Amino acid sequence: MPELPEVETVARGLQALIAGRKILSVSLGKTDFMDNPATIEKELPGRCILGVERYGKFLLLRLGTAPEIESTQSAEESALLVHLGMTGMLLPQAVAEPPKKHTHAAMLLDDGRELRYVDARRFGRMAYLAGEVLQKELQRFGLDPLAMSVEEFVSEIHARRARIKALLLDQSVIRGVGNIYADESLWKAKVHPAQLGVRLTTDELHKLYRAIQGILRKAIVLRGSSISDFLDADGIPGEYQRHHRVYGREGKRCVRCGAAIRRVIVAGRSSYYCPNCQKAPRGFGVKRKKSKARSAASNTNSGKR
DNA sequence: CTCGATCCCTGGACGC
DNA sequence: TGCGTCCAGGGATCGA
Repeated sequence: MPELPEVETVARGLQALIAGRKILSVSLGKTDFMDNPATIEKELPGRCILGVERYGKFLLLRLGTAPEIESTQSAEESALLVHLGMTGMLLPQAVAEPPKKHTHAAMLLDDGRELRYVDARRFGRMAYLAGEVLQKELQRFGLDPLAMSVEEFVSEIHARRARIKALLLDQSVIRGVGNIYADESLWKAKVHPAQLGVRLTTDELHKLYRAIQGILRKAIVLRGSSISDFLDADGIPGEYQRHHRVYGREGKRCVRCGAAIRRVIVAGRSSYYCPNCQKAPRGFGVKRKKSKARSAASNTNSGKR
């Protein structure tokens, strides 16, 4: 599941592998995850890939008209935005190599390779954007977690009344953090996912800030987490999943205190946390609006909840 | 503003 | 071996 470290890994790989290449032609498969497939088919051929950047969880393929330097100011800025969703992969492959199943876009490059977008679930997104439309789209997103200052982070979180987990996942607040790194960061900072952002102390937020940056940086060094089928641009899985402390570890021991890791739904997402290290806010765990009739029935197996 | 619910989609895990 | 069912989850959207 590509989040910031995975997308950063892919961006770096692609930068090394395809920057400077020219797109000769494009062929598309299923297009229901693309904003504007006809525009993609029309605009990409003949364009040069100036560079590949990460923007939040997006890959940004900067496009130019000339193979060398952007010269005329008349050429407006343009880019292909690619979101990998859950299962997306962007792989430069030899044309002779048989395409993987679920290959939905193939861009023929001027060195004889094809840049292929593969995405089984099509939870990703692809869009060709230019000029003001591109700027507007990028402005929708919040702070870059690796570039933000601690003051920016604190004021952003303190301004919101939502739960901290929801805020970390909200791309308009912070761009790039997803479910895995949110949970890992909250555990490291000893903050409960259901805690309200506005209720967190400055000290807690400083800890959380450091946790987010430390974990993301380490995950980037380890080329991200490969949970299901994430592969980077070189087709290599990441290593960070071996360092997960809470994510996917329901029922296992907290490596810090030995308590059993729990899973609850916060902000509509599975949230893994240590009930001992991460103290729940007042009122958490109070049943919302169910009658007591089902407490016996739901108490079936041991670790599950 | 914030919430939960719903939908999108397919593969993998699991039960029988 | 092969069903059926559930679940994963980022993000858009809608109603409360």
